[in-house]
Amino acid sequence: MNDILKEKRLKITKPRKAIMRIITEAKEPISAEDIYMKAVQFNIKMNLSTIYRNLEILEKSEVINKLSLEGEDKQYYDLKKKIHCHYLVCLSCKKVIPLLDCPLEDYEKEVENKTGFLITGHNFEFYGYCSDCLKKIKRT
Amino acid sequence: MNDILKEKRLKITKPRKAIMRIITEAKEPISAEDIYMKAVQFNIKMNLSTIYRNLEILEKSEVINKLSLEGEDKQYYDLKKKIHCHYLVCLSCKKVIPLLDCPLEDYEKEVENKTGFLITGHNFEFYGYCSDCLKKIKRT
DNA sequence: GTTCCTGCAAATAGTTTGCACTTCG
DNA sequence: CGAAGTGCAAACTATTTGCAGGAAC
Repeated sequence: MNDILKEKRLKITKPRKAIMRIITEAKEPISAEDIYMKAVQFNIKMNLSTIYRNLEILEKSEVINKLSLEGEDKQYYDLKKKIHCHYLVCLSCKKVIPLLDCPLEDYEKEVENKTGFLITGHNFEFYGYCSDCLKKIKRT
Repeated sequence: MNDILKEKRLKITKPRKAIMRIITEAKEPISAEDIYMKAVQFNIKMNLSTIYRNLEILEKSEVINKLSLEGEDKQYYDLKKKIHCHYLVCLSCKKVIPLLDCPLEDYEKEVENKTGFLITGHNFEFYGYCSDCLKKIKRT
């Protein structure tokens, strides 16, 4: 973890280390607020502006991704992984389930060729209702 | 236009008609603020809260879509069209170019079968740099 | 004449910024 | 020591809400 920060020439500070750890350990994309609350659980109290500033730095350093999830006004963040994947978002319980593959790679090249646009990335997720919530809905 | 509102049993008011017209005529997804400013151009001055309330109603009535575009904190809206499509978003000039097809339909069914998730929709766009901006960048 | 809709003002959520102080390397 | 990072308070942007008056049907 510290290695990543060193590599990017970022100072290793307590808040920054905590933010890195929390994002790394998160199983799903999380918000600035989520990070704040997780940090409090670890008895680390840092200012929200510190979190936002670090998220911006980490995004610019290409350590994390900033995501806009459907139906949410706030921004979410996750570790930029070696494994590129997408998510299923449950509109009811807000659970986020990762999918293992990405169906867009060939299509991306095709679109680049057709349009002359340089595609640097994509944003994609499915939304709907997870099987647990479907069961609950049927019951009522 | 009024037909859609009647069909959804929504009262036909001046602000609502203007909002419908502006979204219908827009070539790309637009924000609440965009609607406000377009309305001023038509000499119709309405309150932003009226716009937000109507956008919410129109979304719930399935007349329009609410979109989270990459790199934007605010929400965008477009008409729910017969023709489902996606967009190329230019990170430099913010231009939004529609693509004509959607590569996700088969994949969606596959994921539903595999996961038991009920997928009600998806969110997808490519981002990068349009050919005009690429030219400008190369020059400098 | 109700019901739905609107404007206005105030509140809220998420995020950003200026500044003085602190910490890392 | 100097650059980079932090906390705090205040500002800012996007959006929501309560309420009282007004328009549509």
